[in-house]
Amino acid sequence: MFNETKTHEITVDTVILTIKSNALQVLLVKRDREPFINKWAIPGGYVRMSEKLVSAAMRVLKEKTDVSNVYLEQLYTFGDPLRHPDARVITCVYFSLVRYEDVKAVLPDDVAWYPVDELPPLAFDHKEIIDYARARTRLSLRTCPVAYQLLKEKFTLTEMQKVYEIIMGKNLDKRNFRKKILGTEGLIELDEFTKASSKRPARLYKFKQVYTGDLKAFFIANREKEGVL
Amino acid sequence: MFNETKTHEITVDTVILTIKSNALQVLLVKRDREPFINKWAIPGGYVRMSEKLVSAAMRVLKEKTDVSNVYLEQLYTFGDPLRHPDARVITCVYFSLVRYEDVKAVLPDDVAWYPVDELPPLAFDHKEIIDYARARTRLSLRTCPVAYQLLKEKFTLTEMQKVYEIIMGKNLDKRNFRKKILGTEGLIELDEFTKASSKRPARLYKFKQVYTGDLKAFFIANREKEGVL
DNA sequence: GCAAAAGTGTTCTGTCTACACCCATGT
DNA sequence: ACATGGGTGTAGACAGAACACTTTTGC
Repeated sequence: MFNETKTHEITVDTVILTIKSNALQVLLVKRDREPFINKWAIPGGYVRMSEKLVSAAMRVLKEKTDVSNVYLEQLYTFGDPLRHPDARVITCVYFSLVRYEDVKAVLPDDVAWYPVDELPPLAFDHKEIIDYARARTRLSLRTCPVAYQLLKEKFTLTEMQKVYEIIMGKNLDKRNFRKKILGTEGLIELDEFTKASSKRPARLYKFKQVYTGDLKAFFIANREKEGVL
Repeated sequence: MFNETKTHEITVDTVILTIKSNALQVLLVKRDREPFINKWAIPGGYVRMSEKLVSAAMRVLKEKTDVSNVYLEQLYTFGDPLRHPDARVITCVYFSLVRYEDVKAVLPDDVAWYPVDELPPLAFDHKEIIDYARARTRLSLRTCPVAYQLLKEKFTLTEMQKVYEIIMGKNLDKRNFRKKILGTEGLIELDEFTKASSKRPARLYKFKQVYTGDLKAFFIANREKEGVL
């Protein structure tokens, strides 16, 4: 991988974010070859000839980390001629939010979660890419409850608020949060409660649709209907 | 161009939009070779080895249409294996809004503006790409007065409103529009007026900053400061 | 004086913000 | 009965939507 060539090479990379230990964390793999051997990097690899970009991203992610069934969204294409020291590698980056529980608990030694605020030294321009993904995530949250990608099927409003707070990096008012979220289309109030752990049980909720990209598309479409002015 | 090859090829394409004759129009070039010979296409071409993607887009645009000095923004990367009939061509698309007056009035025979609602048959997936650019333009207008890219240095509020109406595809209320726009940071009221043409002269305005991508970045940054909830 | 576009304000409604107390449970 | 997190409402500020008439000019 990444040898000198006389043509452009095209790769896909993936930024996989989750919430773990009350922090936004990103999935990294340790590189086993030059350049940047032993540095951490976001999972990525080459695109095959008859493969869609997003399929390549899925495949690469599965190969490297055994993570599958995630909804990947195109983030940006990074193509600076100097981003790779030895070759001209243009990378199309996809990103996703995943439930921590959906990823195999035991990861290979060369795969690990890192809090986005405590990243190890990264290969290439991967730091910049992760920052870009964070900004995009905050932006998405504004127009659509992408938190659904991070929550279990059934969740409490407090859990959901926590997700928002972690992504936005600030605390939110409980009453305002609940008012706003309950006013949102797509949330179903269940008649189930958490089994209390020495305190009042909390009501559980779930999202109307399955947790795929479709829900996001749905909210974006709804937003589209509103106009400017 | 576009022969069979055994590797991926990477191109850049550009969607250049303007307002002309009260319609949103897109700059197209007629293809002079297969595939899709004689069909219209958005300007595009190959990326050189040591060229940034955005520089390649600028260069290609200048070569094909003699349009230069535009602010290009990355739109999306299209990489479906079937989008090109003969080869695997992945294209990174940039887009821009330009003032019609800034483009040479006389274009070569194989370059022309077409209203986005009356497109001729297009090569490849270029119809889809243009539709995507339109959606993005509407979205941008919501958060930042991108109209500045389409207006002359000095303009009347009615002209500006017209631009909004054309992009949004619907009529706006004059009083509400003015209230909102005048409340926006960045607009300067001048002491100049249009020379009347048998009606009341209109006051001219201009934008505070130069008309580059910087203004857009400025507005996006401002938006960023506000939170969700 | 009339045609044509410029310009201007108010009311209503819904949404965002700030803010403090009672409730249900396990121990 | 108390500690813990769950749950609730209101008032003020602000932004968007609807809506009609007066002003300035050239002819």
